[in-house]
Amino acid sequence: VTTIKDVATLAAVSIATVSRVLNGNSNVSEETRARVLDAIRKLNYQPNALARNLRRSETRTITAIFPDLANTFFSRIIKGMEKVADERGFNILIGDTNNDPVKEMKFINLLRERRTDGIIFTTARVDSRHIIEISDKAPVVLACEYFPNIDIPSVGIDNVRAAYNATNYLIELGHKRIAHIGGPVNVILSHDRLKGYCMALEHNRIQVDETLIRTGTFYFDSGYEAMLSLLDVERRPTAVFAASDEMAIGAIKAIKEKGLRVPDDISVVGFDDIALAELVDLPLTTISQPVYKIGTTAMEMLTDLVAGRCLAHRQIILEAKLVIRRSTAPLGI
Amino acid sequence: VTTIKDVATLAAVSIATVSRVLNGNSNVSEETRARVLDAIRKLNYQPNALARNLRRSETRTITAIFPDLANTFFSRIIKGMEKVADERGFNILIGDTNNDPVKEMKFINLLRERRTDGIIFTTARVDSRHIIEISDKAPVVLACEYFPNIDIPSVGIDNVRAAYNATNYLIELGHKRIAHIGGPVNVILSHDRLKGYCMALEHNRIQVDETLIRTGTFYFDSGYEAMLSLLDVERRPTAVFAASDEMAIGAIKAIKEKGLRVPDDISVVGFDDIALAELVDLPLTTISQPVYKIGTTAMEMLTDLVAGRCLAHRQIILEAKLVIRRSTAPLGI
DNA sequence: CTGTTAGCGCCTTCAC
DNA sequence: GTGAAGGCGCTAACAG
Repeated sequence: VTTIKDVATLAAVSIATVSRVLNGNSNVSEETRARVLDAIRKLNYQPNALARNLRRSETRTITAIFPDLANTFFSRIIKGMEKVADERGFNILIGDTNNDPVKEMKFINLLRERRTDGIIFTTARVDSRHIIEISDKAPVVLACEYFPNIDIPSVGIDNVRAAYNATNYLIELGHKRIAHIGGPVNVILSHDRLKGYCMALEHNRIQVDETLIRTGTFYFDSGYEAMLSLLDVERRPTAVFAASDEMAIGAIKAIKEKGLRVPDDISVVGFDDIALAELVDLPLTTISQPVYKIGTTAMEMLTDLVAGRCLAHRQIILEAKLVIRRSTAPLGI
Repeated sequence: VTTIKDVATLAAVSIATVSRVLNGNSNVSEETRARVLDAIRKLNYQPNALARNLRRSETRTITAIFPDLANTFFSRIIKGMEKVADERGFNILIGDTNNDPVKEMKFINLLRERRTDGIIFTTARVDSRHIIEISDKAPVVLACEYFPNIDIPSVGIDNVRAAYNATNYLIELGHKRIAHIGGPVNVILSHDRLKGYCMALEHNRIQVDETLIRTGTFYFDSGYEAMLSLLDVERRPTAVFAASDEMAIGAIKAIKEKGLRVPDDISVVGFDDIALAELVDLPLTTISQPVYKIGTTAMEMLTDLVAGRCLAHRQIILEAKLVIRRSTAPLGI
């Protein structure tokens, strides 16, 4: 393999000069620069990133950690990250924790090994102490997640407000018995969405009914199961707000199986606006998250941090919007 | 930051000895080993991967290149890769080319920069010369794709056979006018699936009818469009075999919109068995690819290659199977 | 404008 | 069993 030395020899200059033209640095005469460039081309030389990284003590690599890549919601965020990473000369290391906090720890260690310049967590389920701790010492950004009252840079939406809007929309349609299928209890987003749901109810003088609240996993099956149990309630709900699209779709399946119709008998609202939400037989009314933008923003923040720049805004809230499709209808039409 | 030197000092040994215990190497007396281990713990020392990589001239990083991560088919392969990579001490660098051959080239360059130890392509659309060329000089594995008559290690299914089985199943159901919505022409898989389709027809003495063949992109919309045009054919088909589940689902939507029923009027078979295939209102009959296994196998092959081992089998064909759900029915029931 | 030099942190012969 | 020393390929002072 050819090294900087070979180039230097062929161009009859010192390796320092070669390094200079390589890095577009300082002053090199046009003439020598041309000679070096020529040698580089002739030798088909490519700098060794291993050596450069050691010397500069950087990796130009960002790690993005996801709870589950099979979830299309997350895979769409990657696109945004990729774009910015590409523009700024970074590569993306992917970590899929399979919802396992222990695996999360493994990825944090990449930082200590200096295998990565920074981490974006789209999952903050790990014992938060570890993330908080590491965020003092290394560039860390939270995407879609955050820790209340703790100043770790983050980007996401206002989940309370989005859930409020979704629930409020159902109320506007005339619904009063509105159920909620929430996410896992150890996830902050779940709390926020539940909170928004309750707030909307209360603001409209509707009593929050605990028997209409279920907890799921964000996955399809859990929405299906939760809905089944919700249909067994004495006075069944006329509307359901699910904390994820997958759960909403599972709920619809359960409703149909029981011989009821959506939205005629029961309205359903999801959350996330995954691609599937639109493709499904009954297009889903849902909260659309600006996933691509979350991805680009998170990567921008993190690479800024890596470059030692200060963040203008450490907590960025992006707009989510309610997308009305066909799974919701006015009460009793 | 603490380095090997600090450990050596604290343990009162040379850095060479520390390095030896770090690598479980050769002979170190039990006593000194204990002392070194103790120092490592006390200092919370973690070897610097940057330095180690340069010295060993390896990155312990594998790059996996996908045409589109938003496609759940691919995101499920990653899971398998992750597992093996984790077991064998590798990390995964992700590349999403967005179906852009130019971006593929960019990732190939990671090899020359020594930023990665090897590449798994799940997309071989790039001007194949480049992949063939690089495969001589560096560890490369093709997953789901391959180049006919060229000896690049690969793992996938027998697409001709799978398509044959899918089509043959429709024939067994009594269908004779069977349409095919194929993938992009520049993808080898598309040819194979078309070939299997034609073979099944011919073996059953059914004339291949060019007016029943369409080309899509593997994506939902293209299946929808193709089906629309297929429904305009004079004697419309009674069954459709689509080269991807997304296209099959798009086709079903088109069929329903035209007031026809699936499977009563038209049977539909997909390909891939993505998660959605089962969740959709009308669960899809499809060819199930062993995605997880493809992921683990590809990563096993590649890491073997990186370790300098020879591959027992350079072309691995895994079994795909026809999964019969509810989008297909006997003709004229 | 260009060259010399000193490492980055680690692994690995080669002596002892 | 252990230490000394060289060097992986590159960058960044520091001279000139």
